[in-house]
Amino acid sequence: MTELLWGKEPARTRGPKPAITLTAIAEVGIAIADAEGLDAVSMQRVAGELPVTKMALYRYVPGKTELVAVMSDLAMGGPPDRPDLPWREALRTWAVDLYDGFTRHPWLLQSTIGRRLLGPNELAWMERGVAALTGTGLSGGEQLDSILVITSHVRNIAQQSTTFPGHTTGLTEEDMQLSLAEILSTEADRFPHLTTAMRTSAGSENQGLEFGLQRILDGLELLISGRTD
Amino acid sequence: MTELLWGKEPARTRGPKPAITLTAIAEVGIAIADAEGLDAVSMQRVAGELPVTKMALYRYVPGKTELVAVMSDLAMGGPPDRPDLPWREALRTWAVDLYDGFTRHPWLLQSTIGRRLLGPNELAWMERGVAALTGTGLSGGEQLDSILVITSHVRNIAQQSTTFPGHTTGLTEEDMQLSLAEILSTEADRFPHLTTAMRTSAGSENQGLEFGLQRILDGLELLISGRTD
DNA sequence: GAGTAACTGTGTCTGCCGGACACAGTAATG
DNA sequence: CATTACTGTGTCCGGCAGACACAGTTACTC
Repeated sequence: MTELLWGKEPARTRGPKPAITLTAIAEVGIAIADAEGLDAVSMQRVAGELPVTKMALYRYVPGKTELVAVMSDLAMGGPPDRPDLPWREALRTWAVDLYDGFTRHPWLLQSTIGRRLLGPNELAWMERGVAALTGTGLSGGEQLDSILVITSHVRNIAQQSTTFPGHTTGLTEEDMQLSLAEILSTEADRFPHLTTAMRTSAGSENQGLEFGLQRILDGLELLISGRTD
Repeated sequence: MTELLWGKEPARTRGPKPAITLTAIAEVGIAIADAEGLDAVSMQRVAGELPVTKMALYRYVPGKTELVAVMSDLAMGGPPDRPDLPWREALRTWAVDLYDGFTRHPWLLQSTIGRRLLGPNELAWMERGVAALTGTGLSGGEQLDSILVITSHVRNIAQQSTTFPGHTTGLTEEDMQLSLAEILSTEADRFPHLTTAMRTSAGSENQGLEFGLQRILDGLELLISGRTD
């Protein structure tokens, strides 16, 4: 598995040439996931778009889990190169880059949760994240925790702002808002603070990413400036 | 669907008495999910632990999606009562309570993502969250964004710290750490900052919740104190 | 060159899953 | 008593991941 993700080929010897490649498989999977959601990716479906049957895929990949892992690391790609910046700006652009990645492939939000083996690209993202924080006086653990907080935030915003192809219950953002509004109107007394908060926030939306990001960066700045004193 | 979650019964008239109840179904589902993970919850399995066949469940619930929604809101429960506290302490205990909820039913992390209809308990949690922030001078939108950031953080920490029954690839935390350590040892030059960060963070773990929480609260405090001036 | 070993792709089969649908039984209403 | 509305059941479908035996292909070894 680690070998799959890190691209160690087992050095072919005899036997027929493979008809396809792992990367080709992963790319097909990515295309399907992009277009129709992660749930549309089945071994059948992937094989159907390759000159090969379903079972042949198992020659390249131990199981679906591993396929999705390979797809994920490939789709994620590495973090884009950015000029050196002070830690705060560096971390902010890092977060925005990450957000862009998730909006490009929304299914990554599903496929990269929980305990899993990390691929080279995912590690490269982490590398750039902690790199931004070296020299701030934060300990290694604090650096890791910091980028973790930011990652959580970015993921969550991406989740709620991007519209998923397939998979979801077919609810539009409108449906949700509508149902929520209806509930809050009939049960306003049970949720007074929520009701007024919702009402006064009606128009302004979509700056959730920046809001949370600035709060977190502010918090980090406080810690860092206290640390370097 | 909204009716299901909000417990509006359709006022029975004729026909046989139902053999079971929606809540009973949900409770069975919760028990299974707690013990073996959300993926172990199938209509078959749930019906198997009730005096009823699989198809009978569809008399109580339109489909599996809705069953999981009902299970989720029920398992989540309402937020515990807490004494009134200044906003920062109130928000912190709110976050910790939320964290406890997620560790009690880890599968909630899976079942409560993305666009979905909100149940009474989920709204009650939000209510308590924004309630903590009223009177801080934050706008409604800011209040909502604030509790969203905290929720993301809590969820993410819960995700990585709790061990899931079933479902996941069967990786233990050790497996991950081990594989990571191995990779970083062979490819240390590709991830220099990450490597040193990992090395220096070796022993100390598990305060990820508090770390991020304090940073976020610090950030909010900065905003709030600037706002009330 | 012949034989063999290692490899690739295929077809078939099993056991799950969610759900559609027709049907029989049951309880309240007229 | 007949009708009507409801509940639970059995059967069936398509789709899924994957196990496994098998046939074809290629390179190495004698």
